[in-house]
Amino acid sequence: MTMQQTDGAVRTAGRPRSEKAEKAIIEAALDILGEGSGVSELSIEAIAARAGVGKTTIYRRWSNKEDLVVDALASLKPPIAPLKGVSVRDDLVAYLQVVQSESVHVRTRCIMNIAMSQSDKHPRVAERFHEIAIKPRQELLSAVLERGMANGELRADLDVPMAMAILSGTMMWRTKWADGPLPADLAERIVDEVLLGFRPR
Amino acid sequence: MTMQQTDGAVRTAGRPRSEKAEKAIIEAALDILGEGSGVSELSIEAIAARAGVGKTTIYRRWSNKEDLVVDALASLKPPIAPLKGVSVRDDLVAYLQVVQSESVHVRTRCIMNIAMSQSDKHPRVAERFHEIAIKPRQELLSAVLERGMANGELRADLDVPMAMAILSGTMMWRTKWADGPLPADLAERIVDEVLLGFRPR
Amino acid sequence: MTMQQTDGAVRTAGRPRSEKAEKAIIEAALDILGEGSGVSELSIEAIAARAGVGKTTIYRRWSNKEDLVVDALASLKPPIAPLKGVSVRDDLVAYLQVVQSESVHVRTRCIMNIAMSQSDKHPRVAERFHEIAIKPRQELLSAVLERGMANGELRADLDVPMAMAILSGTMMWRTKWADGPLPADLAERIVDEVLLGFRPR
Amino acid sequence: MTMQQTDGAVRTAGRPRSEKAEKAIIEAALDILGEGSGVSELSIEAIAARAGVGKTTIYRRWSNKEDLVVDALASLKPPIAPLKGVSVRDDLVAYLQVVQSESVHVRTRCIMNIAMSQSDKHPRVAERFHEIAIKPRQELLSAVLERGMANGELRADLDVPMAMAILSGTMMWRTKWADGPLPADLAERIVDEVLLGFRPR
DNA sequence: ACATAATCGAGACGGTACGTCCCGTCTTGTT
DNA sequence: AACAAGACGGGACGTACCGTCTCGATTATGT
Repeated sequence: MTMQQTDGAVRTAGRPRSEKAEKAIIEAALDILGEGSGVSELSIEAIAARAGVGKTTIYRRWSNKEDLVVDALASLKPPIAPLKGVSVRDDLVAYLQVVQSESVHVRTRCIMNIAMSQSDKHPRVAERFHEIAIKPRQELLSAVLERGMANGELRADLDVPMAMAILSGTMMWRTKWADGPLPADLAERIVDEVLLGFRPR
Repeated sequence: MTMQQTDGAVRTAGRPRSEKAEKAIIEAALDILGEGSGVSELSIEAIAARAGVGKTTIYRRWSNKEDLVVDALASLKPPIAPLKGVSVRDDLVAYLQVVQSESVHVRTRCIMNIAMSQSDKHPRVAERFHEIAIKPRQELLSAVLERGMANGELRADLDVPMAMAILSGTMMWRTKWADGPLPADLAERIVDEVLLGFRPR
Repeated sequence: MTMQQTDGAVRTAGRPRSEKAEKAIIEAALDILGEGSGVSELSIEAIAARAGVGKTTIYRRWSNKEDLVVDALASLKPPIAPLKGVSVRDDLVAYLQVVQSESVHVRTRCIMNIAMSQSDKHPRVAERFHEIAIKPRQELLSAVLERGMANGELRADLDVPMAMAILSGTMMWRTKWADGPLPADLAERIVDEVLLGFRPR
Repeated sequence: MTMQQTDGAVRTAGRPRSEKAEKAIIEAALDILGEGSGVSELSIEAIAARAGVGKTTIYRRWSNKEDLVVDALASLKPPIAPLKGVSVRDDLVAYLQVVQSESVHVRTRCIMNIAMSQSDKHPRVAERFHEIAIKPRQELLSAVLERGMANGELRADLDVPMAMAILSGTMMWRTKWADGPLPADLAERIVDEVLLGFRPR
């Protein structure tokens, strides 16, 4: 946890911190990030203004932007992909479709950008992002792949981390560096192409 | 072209602009970017100081940071991967090894970060980056794949853009989101895994 | 008043402006003016540096140099000539001696220069200067002259404004355009010469 | 002389300097000074632009602003007061009237301001000004006073420098620090008042 | 009920960088 | 060689935010 006050402790005297202000701050930060700013563009002054809050109220809680961004990201309920279907192929298609559709939403894209670009400069932010946005998805994906290996839909000797990188990386590459408009059935085509190498021979 | 003065033709009156200053500016900008700054951290004042140049001399040429960064990126001779070997598999491995090794160099990483993260806010920068850093490599890769399709090493019906996305995306994903240390033979393993699906059946 | 914030009344929200900073700014401005600069040479940046203050702190109070100079001049307590002696002649001599001795001090000379030279370009500065530096002295002088007219030391029909101009103008002219070194008893000589025309016949 | 090229010398090779340019520069400088600028506000760039001349052409002739201003002032034909009348009183009145009427012209006022205010910072300018603008007038005035002393209109023991300071200083003071509108017969009134002390008893 | 005390919004503080303007110097090609 | 044009390194301008620091006002707890 990055907050500075221990939560579960003795109720100290004085006016308690306003939860409302806190939420407004987080929300304002996400709003601004969602408008395309990087961590550096994200200005405390702008957050304070948008949240209708004094700058002190922010600095009292987070000593730097990183910590605030970390908490803001954490508050983003990872709207994990829904439950799975029947065949591995269909699950993979569904998964990639979710990933693709998310990449349309501004907020998601910006979070993604932050995670990718600020990993050197703000490693804690990147780490936190990985934890909340990458890991759960990877676990989901990994479960699907292992189910396939178990039931014979996929090769038993499949290199799972590699397979996940192939699927996720391909989708990211296509959506990032697309030359033209993306095909409507992009997810299906990726899965079908990739599965050619994943299926038992 | 982003420079403000037309290059060809008329030899305008007055002292001509100094090429030396121009190079110093570009070099200083790349230096600073290479130290880990994003486009936003990149300060004109710092560039001017490092280049030993007045701010005017910068603003005379580029009216904003974006344009300067675009030209700076363009000046980075993409040290395109060297010539190819004999088999498609070895060429792909060699190509991915170059990509992987580049990702270690700070300057390249930063350029990469800029390209990826600033694509929303600074679309022209991203576009220029694509042109100088992505496209030539993709053409190289595409040539290798088509050679393979022609000589029977690869399936004749291979979806080339998809295949390129698989190779490049996988490498990027692995180097970006590596859980642990990267295997020494990463490039080989990616190629071998992927080729299983690319070879004729 | 030239300050931008209303002084009286309402105790606005937020941290109040620092009187210390204000004094430091005024003092720094006077220092620099005293070193021989005109209003134009007076740089806000230099004032800020010397006062140990941010430029904002200056601009928050005065929107331009003129206003600042006006307030700086106003802060110069005109160390009005001390009380008067017995005879009109001695009072006039004492008065002119003070004027002459002041003209040696750098600060006074510079203030004087500003007042005289900038009257066209910076009329408000000149006006303010007149109010704080000229008027009180003129009132003092006028009182002495009227005392003399009342008690018979001076002609009863003396043109007082004219008499004041004669005394002050002569002193200024002599100190400004002196051909050689000023006589030690300059004030006495002026008074004695001038009084020849001022005394009753 | 402040010009950098010896005038009476050998005709050196190359294109001769343009007299037209020179006149245009002087004229432009006087124009700008006449608009109310001090020596410091007077910018070479502005002069060059107004004169339709390259900055080099100015710097080739004068190495600094002072020198240029000196020559510009020198070019002002001191339109010395016209010949004298019959009585000393009438001559003095006529003289002061000229002085007063000149003080209305912008150019004269500005020259005056420069001379008065820049004497500390630009002593050569002040000296030159004294030579061309003060001295000839003072000599005129001094001649009138001495004529009066010779023919009995004035006291034989009159302190001439003091008398001149009284006349000139009074006029300057009145025109500079006038409280209200100047009386139409200002010159006459000054002379009449002052002469009360100058005449033989 | 009332002092104590941590919080709140507001906004001033010393700074840094911005992009503009002009300085006085220095190159150009032309006259 | 002198000319106009204009680029050069530099310095100050006034603005916008930075992150820190007071302010008076508010809101809870612990007598």
